Amino acid sequence: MTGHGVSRQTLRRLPLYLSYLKSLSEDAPDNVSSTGIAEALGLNPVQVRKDLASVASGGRPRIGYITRELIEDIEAFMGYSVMDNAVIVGAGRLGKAFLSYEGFTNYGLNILAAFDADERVMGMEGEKRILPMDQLKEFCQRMDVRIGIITVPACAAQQVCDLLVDSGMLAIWNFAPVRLTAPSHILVQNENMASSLALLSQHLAARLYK
Amino acid sequence: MTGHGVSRQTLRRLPLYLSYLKSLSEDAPDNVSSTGIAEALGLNPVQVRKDLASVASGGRPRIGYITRELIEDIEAFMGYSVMDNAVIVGAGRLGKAFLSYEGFTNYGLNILAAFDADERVMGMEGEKRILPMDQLKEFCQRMDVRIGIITVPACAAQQVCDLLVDSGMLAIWNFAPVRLTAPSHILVQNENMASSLALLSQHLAARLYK
DNA sequence: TTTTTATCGATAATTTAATATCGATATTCC
DNA sequence: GGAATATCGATATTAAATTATCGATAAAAA
Repeated sequence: MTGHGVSRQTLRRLPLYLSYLKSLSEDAPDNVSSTGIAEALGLNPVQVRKDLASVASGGRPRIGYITRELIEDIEAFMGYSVMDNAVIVGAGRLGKAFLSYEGFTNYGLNILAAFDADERVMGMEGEKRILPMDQLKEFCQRMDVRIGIITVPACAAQQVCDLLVDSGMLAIWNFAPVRLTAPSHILVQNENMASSLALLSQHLAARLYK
Repeated sequence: MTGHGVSRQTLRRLPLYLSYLKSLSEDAPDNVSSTGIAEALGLNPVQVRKDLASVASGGRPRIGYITRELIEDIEAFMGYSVMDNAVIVGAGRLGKAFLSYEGFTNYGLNILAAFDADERVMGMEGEKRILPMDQLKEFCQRMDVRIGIITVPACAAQQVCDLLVDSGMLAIWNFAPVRLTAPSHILVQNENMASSLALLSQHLAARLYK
């Protein structure tokens, strides 16, 4: 369980529900059942009900949930109404891709700028600026940034992490393929591409060579 | 458990062990203990031993594991010696970033080319080519591609998925924020950025507003 | 040589997550 | 109005994953 009486796994599924609910067209019926959601997302209906019970105001027998209310409840719970400011460190390809990707704002993430050690990449990327590292701390404090996104090579990641912590971050989203260490009150979320790849290639090996 | 007597979670941790083991410097002792690994990666030592027991040839009391042998065992198990060919569909920012990212080859993934529906993006990205969609199927069959990476917008993802399945893919790595449906023998691995973000923002909300 | 210690591997206990079952209820159909 | 049905929510069960315990053992120390 996390602090809110919602399990980690449930929390991971909430965005799935949200995106499914939002994808329902305007002229769909304005209610939706746990069975329907489960079927669309490949989940177990009981699991869906349990997840929803912990964040939404409740469904009704024979009717299910009112789609609009359900969306509002999930969004309210996840705090998508509040925008969290974030910065990217590492303006390589991945960093730049994130910097100009609009989609994060749908999830309450407002990426303000990127920082990099390499002078040559300074400037604009789309609407947003790429700044030198020595401005990071002051920028984050001035703009009240609490989320740092790390897209530097593995060898530089821990150093960047330390700097981000020192600059006041409370959560760090790490795309470098290393495990970072940080004080316990900081959440370090490792986006583990290699782990996913392991599952993929294992599946492939099982398919092809057995 | 997966087909190989190794749990899904274990499989996800193996790349972590591998990258840690490889990060040990040349002049480090040539053995390593489960305790040491666990400490470095923030895991439980029993868990580490259990994971390793299922893929490696075994450690010795008081000594631990021989680092070099352990690396070999894990790599052998994960099949990193074999390169799997892959293509990207969607040559937007994320797609291009992947296309020119060298790091995937370390994990046995060989990205050959990208495909896109937009004529204007055709051409080269670094060493690799961006080709029109109508060449996808023929290319995949000719080059024996078995992994498809989807980096198109959500609305196009299912259509692309169907096309990839039809082109002979056995595993699909999906970065679009939708749940894809595919025949049961195809592995669809959803890289769920929104899920990770949910954890981040939840942590932040808990920190800031409680 | 004997004792101590770090370590593994096996088994047991615990925790967490997923699924099944079932009674209650609101709507629809007869 | 009464029966049938789809649905929820609660509770119970099962499964999976993690963590704890403990005996065995090989190296190091005494």
